[in-house]
Amino acid sequence: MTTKRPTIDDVARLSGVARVTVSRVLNGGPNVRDEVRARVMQAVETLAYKVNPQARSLAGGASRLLAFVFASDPENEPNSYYESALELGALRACLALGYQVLVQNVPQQTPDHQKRILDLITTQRCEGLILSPPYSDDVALIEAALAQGCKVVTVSPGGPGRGKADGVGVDDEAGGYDMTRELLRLGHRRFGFIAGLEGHLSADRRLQGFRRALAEQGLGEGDCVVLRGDFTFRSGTRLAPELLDHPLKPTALVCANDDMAAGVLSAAHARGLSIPQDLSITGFDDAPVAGIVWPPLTTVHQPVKVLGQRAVELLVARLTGVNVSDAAIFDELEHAVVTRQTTTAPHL
Amino acid sequence: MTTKRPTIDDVARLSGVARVTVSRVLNGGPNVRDEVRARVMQAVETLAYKVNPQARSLAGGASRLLAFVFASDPENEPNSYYESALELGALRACLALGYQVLVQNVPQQTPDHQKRILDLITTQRCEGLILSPPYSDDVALIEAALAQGCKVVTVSPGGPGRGKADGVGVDDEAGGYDMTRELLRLGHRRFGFIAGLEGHLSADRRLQGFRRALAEQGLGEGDCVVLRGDFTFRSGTRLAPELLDHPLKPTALVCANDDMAAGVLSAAHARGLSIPQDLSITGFDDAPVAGIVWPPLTTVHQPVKVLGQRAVELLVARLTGVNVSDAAIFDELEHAVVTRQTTTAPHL
DNA sequence: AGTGCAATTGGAAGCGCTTCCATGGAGGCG
DNA sequence: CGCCTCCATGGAAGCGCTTCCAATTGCACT
Repeated sequence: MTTKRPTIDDVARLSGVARVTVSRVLNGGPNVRDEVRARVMQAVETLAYKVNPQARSLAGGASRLLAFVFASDPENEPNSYYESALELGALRACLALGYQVLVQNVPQQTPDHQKRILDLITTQRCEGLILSPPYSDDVALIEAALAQGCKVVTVSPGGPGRGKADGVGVDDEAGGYDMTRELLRLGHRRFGFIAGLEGHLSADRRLQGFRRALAEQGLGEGDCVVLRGDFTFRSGTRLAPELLDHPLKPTALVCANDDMAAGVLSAAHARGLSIPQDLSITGFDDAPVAGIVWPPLTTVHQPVKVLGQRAVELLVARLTGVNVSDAAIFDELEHAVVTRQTTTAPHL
Repeated sequence: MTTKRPTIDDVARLSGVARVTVSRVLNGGPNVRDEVRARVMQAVETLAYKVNPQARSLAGGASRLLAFVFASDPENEPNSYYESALELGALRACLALGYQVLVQNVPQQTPDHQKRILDLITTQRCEGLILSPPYSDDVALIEAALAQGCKVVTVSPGGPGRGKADGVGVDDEAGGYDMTRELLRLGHRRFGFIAGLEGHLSADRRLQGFRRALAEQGLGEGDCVVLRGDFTFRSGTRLAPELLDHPLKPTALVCANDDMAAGVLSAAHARGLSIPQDLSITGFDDAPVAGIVWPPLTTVHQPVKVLGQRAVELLVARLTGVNVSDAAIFDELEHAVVTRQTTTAPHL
């Protein structure tokens, strides 16, 4: 049996003040005597009173609801670490800040994906929107949301997305560069690169970093073969043969994320190659899979959970007016090359 | 600039009816003429009106909010397929049914975890609670939630949880049995088993099935060595040596989930074993990792996403009074042994 | 003593929706 | 033809909270 829950009026009655005063205390408002504040808190305590968030939203005109949109097709990759970790980070920050987040998966193939996302905002009354790649570079979407009065934060915007809205991410270009530098240092001169999906601009920046590192050594298009995957393990296994059989005979395969690198690794095993003796392989993200495959994968670490957390923090800062600067701010977090056991000097 | 959103009164005015009538149309209420219904829907359309869920909750006394509680420590395993997939399934069902779900991670180590979960319900006004293992067997928690008037559905309850509340799951005992039968058929007679965490009763049922299959062949405690892990990849690698160096010399290692099996596989590689020639390994769940490791893992498939989805459906059925039977119902879904490449006949 | 202002409190009016109850007309039946 | 019931609709009263504005008090300053 649910016994009726105490309301703000119960608290007001018990503490002998008016309802507004309780409201003020609850919301940390100014101009309340300490003695009164304590009395109210006491009443809240004894009644085990909790504000009704629905009523608060209705009256206050603020839903305290955020939406986090992902693009992956959940049918294929329910386990993508990248997205789970972003979500987890966001969830935590929300808990701490008293917000709620609606997680939505809108595959980019969906014909009306932009409408779907905007509808989500209106239907659920979301005040803020967090966009993960590739939506983080969908300028039209960002502007449409902004036009509705919904604040926006992008995660790993690749270029166009920046400046339109606040964002978080790592320096993907530098990550690709650093990883490639390491391979060059080991002596590799012929490379394969598995890029991510078209339109994922931040992932493409990893490729740009890769090319920059090559160029610094006087290497160019003729010294590498670049293919495009879709970030899944399966696309790694699918693309591996083409890379391995290429006349260039690459000695190192650089992948735009860990899942594809794991796929390449698996394909390499399948054709009897010894890793890393016969082939060096690198990933990006430092997802758990990097430690699970054999041998453990050399990769570029990025703090994905923190990315999700910071995204929420930036959004809430905008919503609460803590951050009122006109300029979009971009919060760039640290990345780091993590050397494990899929990289070594090429044998001659 | 956010232009003021249309309210139910705007719709009422435009369609020339009273507010209540619009409400009735929106909620599929009876006793509305088709002509009026059409007129209202037309107005809804032209105004692009969406109900305000906060107001609806406040007035209707129903929040349409569910809570999905997980126990894993997110610090370690942000990627656990099992939980991500449950969540995804739940999210989808909610979208379809017009509910919202709050996903919460409450590590079991948390001293006051029961209070935390119950607080979540009261604070957020959740009407329904979905409990994943091991909370699905926490009878005290289930009863406390029920006592608050919150409906409960358990995912993979192991025993005590059943009957207290509705539940979904597969027949874990049969899954363990089937997998073991397959190994026995291949000729294995000496086994290792890596069980899951204490208190995860549904995972323990896999062990019981394993034992039953052994017993059927006249094998017993002397023919197997059983260790307990914590479902993580790392615990698989940690426990593997003890199993492999055991005087019994097991030829097959059965694991209570895929991550631990992947860990065992990795440890086996590390000591130079050929899989499956030198050792057969099996998992449970059929998570993506089962297809990612090399060689791909033989395991027991369970439809995790569907589990999450069914859980929400059961919960909503209770909440909306579709299901009013006193008896708790348990929805048992199909499992299946998936033979990949980590199992073969033992060599002599 | 008079004026002004800040601090503290409360009254009242909704936020947008649903629920309860009343109303009026259409049909059923003896 | 009167009485009862059923259907379709509307009026009014809140759900529990916040926001706006008014009221009261105390106190510094002239």
